[in-house]
Amino acid sequence: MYTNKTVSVIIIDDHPVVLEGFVSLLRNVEEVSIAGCFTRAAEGLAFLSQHPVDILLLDINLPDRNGIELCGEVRKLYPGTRIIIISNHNERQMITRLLQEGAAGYLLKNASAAELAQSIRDALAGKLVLSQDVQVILASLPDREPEAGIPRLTRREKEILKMIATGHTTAQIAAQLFISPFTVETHRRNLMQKFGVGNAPVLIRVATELRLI
Amino acid sequence: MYTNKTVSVIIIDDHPVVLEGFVSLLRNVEEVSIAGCFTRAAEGLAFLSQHPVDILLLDINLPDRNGIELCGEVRKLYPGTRIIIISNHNERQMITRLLQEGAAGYLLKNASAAELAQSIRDALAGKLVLSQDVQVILASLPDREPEAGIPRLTRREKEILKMIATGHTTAQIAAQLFISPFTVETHRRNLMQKFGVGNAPVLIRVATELRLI
DNA sequence: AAATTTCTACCGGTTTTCCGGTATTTTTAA
DNA sequence: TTAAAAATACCGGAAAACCGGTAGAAATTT
Repeated sequence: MYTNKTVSVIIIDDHPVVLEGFVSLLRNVEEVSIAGCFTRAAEGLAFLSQHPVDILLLDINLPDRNGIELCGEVRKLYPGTRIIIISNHNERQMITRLLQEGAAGYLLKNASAAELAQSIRDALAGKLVLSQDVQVILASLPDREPEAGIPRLTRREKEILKMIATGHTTAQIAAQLFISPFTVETHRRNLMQKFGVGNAPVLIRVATELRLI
Repeated sequence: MYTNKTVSVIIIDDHPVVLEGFVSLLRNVEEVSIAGCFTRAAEGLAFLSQHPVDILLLDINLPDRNGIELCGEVRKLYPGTRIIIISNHNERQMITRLLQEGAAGYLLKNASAAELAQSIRDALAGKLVLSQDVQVILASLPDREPEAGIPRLTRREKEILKMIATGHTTAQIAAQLFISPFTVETHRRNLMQKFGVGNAPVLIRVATELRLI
């Protein structure tokens, strides 16, 4: 399949210097031709609608779109495009989430240059691509009950989570949302339970680290 | 040597792909010779102790050291080295803090390749280097009273901050540090005051966002 | 040596959170 | 149209946090 033909790759990452880095890295991989580099999801999508590409290197943190959603969307719109995630997030939850979303690989930005280059080559061969660190993470906890994943929060929970993070007390939240303080407390407890933490400060730290706030 | 005008540069950034990007970018700047690339603060410091360099491109988020402290330390140890910060943090506080710490420039990673290259050239000329976005940020709020900056925390405060962030209660912290709960509470209050926040969840969010935890 | 900062410690009182429950209504998905 | 999920609400009691103080000892800096 990939024998005779060069493989087209586009990269979406909001850091130009990272784009530059990948372009430089991929110069050493002859089969690859870089069809485009984009710092915004919208630009990348626009390009995709015009030109089919074989591989999409996708950063999760984009200025204009959530990388998780974007991954699923691209997957649906262009099933022929293999998506490889380039991310800083080394949380197991994030990785599995993206893979569920249809990503063909997950690389950490702190992977070595050699490793990244090799990963791209592996991707060309159709392999599932995971950088070393990622493999270690996935291998570590066999997905027991500890942290099942990034908790799925309801609309209300997200709302209340943000208000906690900005310093509102239960009473204040209740007043602002026109609901009973008891209700807020219930949500608060559910939040802590979902995150598997014991008090609000940890809840907020974890949520902040997961960029859920 | 060949020419006295060659300027030696080293780069410390925990993302190899970013290093690669800078190397690639700086290939176009003839006066520059890259003396080394490091993904850890310790490696960079080791190199510096052996070879004087003219410019240090320094990422704030390092695996083994806090970039802010590192900046100050390098500044003190090697006054001849100009330090240019390469960061993702676009908070005014962070920028001013680093500049106070002796940085000769502050660039955002999302700056364009052209802008980065030009910035390096400016740095060679001895200018204070700030990327476009950074200039806008600094120009925006003339440093009113709102948030003076990133609070300077004492050793004890950092320690307690981390323990709060990991779910320890005042009593637990006191027991672990062999000090009185009253003392812990005092530190806790001082922390909140320094950050200008009213409760622990916000404290932890802000500290997390500023990567102080 | 003097000044400043940091760390330490205490008190009383108020507010808020946390935990153990239970339980109905509304919305959403199968 | 049923399940299931989400949102709502309540209670009491214990634990923890927050506030406004004050203040001495120890370390650091000047």
